[in-house]
Amino acid sequence: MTEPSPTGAATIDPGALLSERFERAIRAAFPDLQGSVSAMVTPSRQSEHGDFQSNAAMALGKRAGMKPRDVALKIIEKLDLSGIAEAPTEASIAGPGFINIRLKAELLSELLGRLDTPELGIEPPASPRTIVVDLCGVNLAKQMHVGHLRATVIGDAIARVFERLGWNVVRQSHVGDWGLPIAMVVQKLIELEDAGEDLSSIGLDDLNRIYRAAQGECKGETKALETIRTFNTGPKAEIEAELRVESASEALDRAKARLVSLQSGDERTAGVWKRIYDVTMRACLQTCARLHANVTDEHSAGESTYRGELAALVQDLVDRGIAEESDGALVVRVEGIKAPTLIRKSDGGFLYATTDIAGVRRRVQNLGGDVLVYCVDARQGLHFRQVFGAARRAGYTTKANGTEARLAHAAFGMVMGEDNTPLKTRSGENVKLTDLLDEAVQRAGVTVAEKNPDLAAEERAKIAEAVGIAAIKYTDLSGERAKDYVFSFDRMLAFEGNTGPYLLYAFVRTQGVVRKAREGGVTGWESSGLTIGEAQEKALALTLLRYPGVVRAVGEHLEPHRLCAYLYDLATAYSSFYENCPVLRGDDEAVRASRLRLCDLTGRVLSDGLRTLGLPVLERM
RNA sequence: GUCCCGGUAGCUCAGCUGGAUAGAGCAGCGGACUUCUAAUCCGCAGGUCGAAGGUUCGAAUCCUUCCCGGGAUGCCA
Repeated sequence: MTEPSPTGAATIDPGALLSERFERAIRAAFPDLQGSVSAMVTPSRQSEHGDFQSNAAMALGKRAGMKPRDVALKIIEKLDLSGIAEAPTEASIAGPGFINIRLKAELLSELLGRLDTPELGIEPPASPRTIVVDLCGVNLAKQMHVGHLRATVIGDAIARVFERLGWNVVRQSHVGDWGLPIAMVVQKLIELEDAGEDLSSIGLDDLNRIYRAAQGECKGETKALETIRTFNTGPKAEIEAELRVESASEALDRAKARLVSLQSGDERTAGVWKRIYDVTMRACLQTCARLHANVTDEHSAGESTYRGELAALVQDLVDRGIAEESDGALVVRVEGIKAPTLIRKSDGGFLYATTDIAGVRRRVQNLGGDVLVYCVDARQGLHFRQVFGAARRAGYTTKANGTEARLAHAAFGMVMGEDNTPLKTRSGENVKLTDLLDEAVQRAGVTVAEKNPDLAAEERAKIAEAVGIAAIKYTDLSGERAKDYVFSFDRMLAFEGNTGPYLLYAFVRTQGVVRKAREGGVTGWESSGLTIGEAQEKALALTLLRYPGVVRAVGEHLEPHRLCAYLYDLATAYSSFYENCPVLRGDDEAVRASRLRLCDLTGRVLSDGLRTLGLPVLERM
């Protein structure tokens, strides 16, 4: 596919080509310079200055003991840009010593041709490494709610980016399927069954209700009782409150007993637990599928799957002197963190840090993770610093081959309501994810009907579904990960600006042109030459060439919003091109063929990028 | 108290390893549709980048201190 080229390079990144030439020129101009030299080549912000610029002269000025402009002059004397750009002159030097570069149209054509492959410039590595991505993390007997949205959407996007980069990707959904809260629900269900209820038709909504009821029952109202005593509200209130506390402690005792039978594998208990598990997971995985998130049964790694290894793990830490006793509990101290990491309670029970440390060990040593990413709420920041530190102290972050795994908490901010407080329903409950999706799809449907009234109902529904899901996901992905954002249907479903629908529309427009060309019998353009003439064509070409670098950067920084920003740039560059550069309406056959290729290539990059983020793509809308 | 994360235009947000006059969208104003889908494009207006010091040829970006907002802080997960 790659033909021998005048530049003799395999890259498609003009910046890399320029860097190479600049570094060579700097070495030649300053042969006595010690240490490394950096070409400091970046794309120009303002196109009036050029396409690229080198800022090396300013940095070198001091080291060479010269004025930066003189340094720049010496560099361009030695600078050979043949085949890449117009020869630099004194006029290329601007300001304190910027060297401005304008690329040759032929170079852009050549590089675009090299981008125009099925891989779109992203070559798989010779020996792929393994990344384990923690995502989703639902809890038994609970619906997916906004809290799971980001963990699922961002986690899946990060996983997809690494798949795209050719890594081995292992998704792990750390399902909250163990411990006292679950035992409470099991206990309640068993009580209901004993009372003659039929549990076979129970759904997740029922479980959710029972979960809340069980929580309420076991919670007790010790706080209320204290208040009553403090304010001396009266003996009657006090007695009632005492009774409630008492019954709560009885309910709690029953739940604790149930936890014991759950842990010891009692048959009936295990059966009820399994039913809760199946009902929850069926519903949640359905929601994941609707979200276009690749989270399935095989990715579920519940807390329960660690239950057999925690005692031995803790013993291992004790034996090696890593864990120490403190007030009856066991802790691991991590350098740089004041708060010790609690791994066993004074009553002998394990904590979530214990399970997570076991998780690190499994992910590194059994699953072979070179990189572990945890896509979890930012509030867990301290927890993960502790877990990572403890696991590292214990040597659990070292692979069998001796390499050290990289551990990262890809923390994300909260989803806020219009009132700038965490998003809740009017009654103060978590918003169910399915309700959120339903409303987005319903609203999208209204707009689709408005914009494109001729569509058949079935197709309209399909489009509305994709647009609604894309709107929600794109909003979640497009902001900086660590920041909170305000959830607004109106803003995310707007069809202008940096939104999912705008990107889908841009792709649809690329497909419209190509389809129309095929229908009109225009052929042969796929292998025609690419000519970059108009400013909009050049801007589009430069944007297209950035794609592989952007995907790599997203992987390095674990920041999907960079890809969003890029795709938005690409969509606007294409829209501008689309308005200003007629494709099928033009009469020059070569220009038409070249522009068709640009449309097609843009469409493929857009579609590849959208899929890499986990967004649905439409042919029409 | 300690630690973590934020603070950029009226609103919602970008700003890559420090680089030229800090960029988008919305809202406001003014233009462009017998369409390659106007779900779009072009233009105008709008900012002491929370504050003050410091480093640097050059700071929204790095360092220090402070202010404001959010969060986390040993036996829940």
